[in-house]
Amino acid sequence: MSDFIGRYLNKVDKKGRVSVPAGWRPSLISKDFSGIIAQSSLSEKAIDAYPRDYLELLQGKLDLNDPLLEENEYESTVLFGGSVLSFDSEGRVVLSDSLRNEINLASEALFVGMGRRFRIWDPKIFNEYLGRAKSYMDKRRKNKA
Amino acid sequence: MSDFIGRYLNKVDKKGRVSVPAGWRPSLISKDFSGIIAQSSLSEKAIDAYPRDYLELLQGKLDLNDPLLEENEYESTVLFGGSVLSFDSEGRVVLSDSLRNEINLASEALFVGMGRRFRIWDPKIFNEYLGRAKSYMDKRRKNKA
DNA sequence: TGACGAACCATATATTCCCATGGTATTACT
DNA sequence: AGTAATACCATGGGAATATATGGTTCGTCA
Repeated sequence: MSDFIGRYLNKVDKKGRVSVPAGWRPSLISKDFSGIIAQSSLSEKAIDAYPRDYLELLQGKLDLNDPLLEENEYESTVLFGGSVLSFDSEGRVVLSDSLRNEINLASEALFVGMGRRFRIWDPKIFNEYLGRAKSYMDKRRKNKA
Repeated sequence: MSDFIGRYLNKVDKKGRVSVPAGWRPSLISKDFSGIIAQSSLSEKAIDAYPRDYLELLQGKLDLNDPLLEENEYESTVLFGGSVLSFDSEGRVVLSDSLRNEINLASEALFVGMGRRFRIWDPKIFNEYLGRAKSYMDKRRKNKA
């Protein structure tokens, strides 16, 4: 169920390679592909990442719809038009220049679990996000009580 | 299941040749044909492309409809009247002048996966489309949650 | 015979594999 | 408990391989 839990900080080498947290790898291996599907997040300066299997699930839903409908086009483009990052033999992936630029990634990549998916951040940017998230949660707590 | 995932930017040479992403080629090879079926998209300034096998699937759907309906006539013409682009020995296809003109393709061709099919864009035009797609997805995300 | 397209060949670039290293955590042993 | 041995993981660099790309030649058809 919740495959991706925790937070891991790994280095990006000059080739753009990063180790994917070893504990997560088993969830990222499917029959014909080992690696992650990634794209820059819609809402944050981060990379959204998920297993290939997650896409198969979506494909099943999309197949029920008319392939010519415009909404389905948008969906398929955004979901399937990301980047395919396959593992090397050590369990690393390469983050292309463009991906790194989009999220301002410097020398370190922070992997943050989100249950079924995870995100990759530059540590600094994540801290800012975390600040916002905390104050949001705090407000929410006070309003409820 | 989902054969076409990812995004690949390749060059178009003066003869109009482009490499089809190597990882996609196996899905484009069927018993009696190796290559892609292509046509300019109905809705966007892009080339719609799919494997020969995908046509069989559509044929199935159309067969359920009344062949004499005007609507179905249109669909058949559009879907089956596309161009047939076969691979050369290096896995490239030739995009004819007319195809390229229809979608304003300059020197680079962007292949964008959509699951069962894919599209070929001029990078610049795709970015505009992606903007629209993302804002659509964002709206959708907010409504559902 | 000239234009066009298809096959062929050559090379540069990018990607992936393979091996080596250091560190850290875990386990075993006394 | 303290120390040694071991396994796992992250990281780096170079070599091998695959892929993309550009050019040339050959054949075919108008």
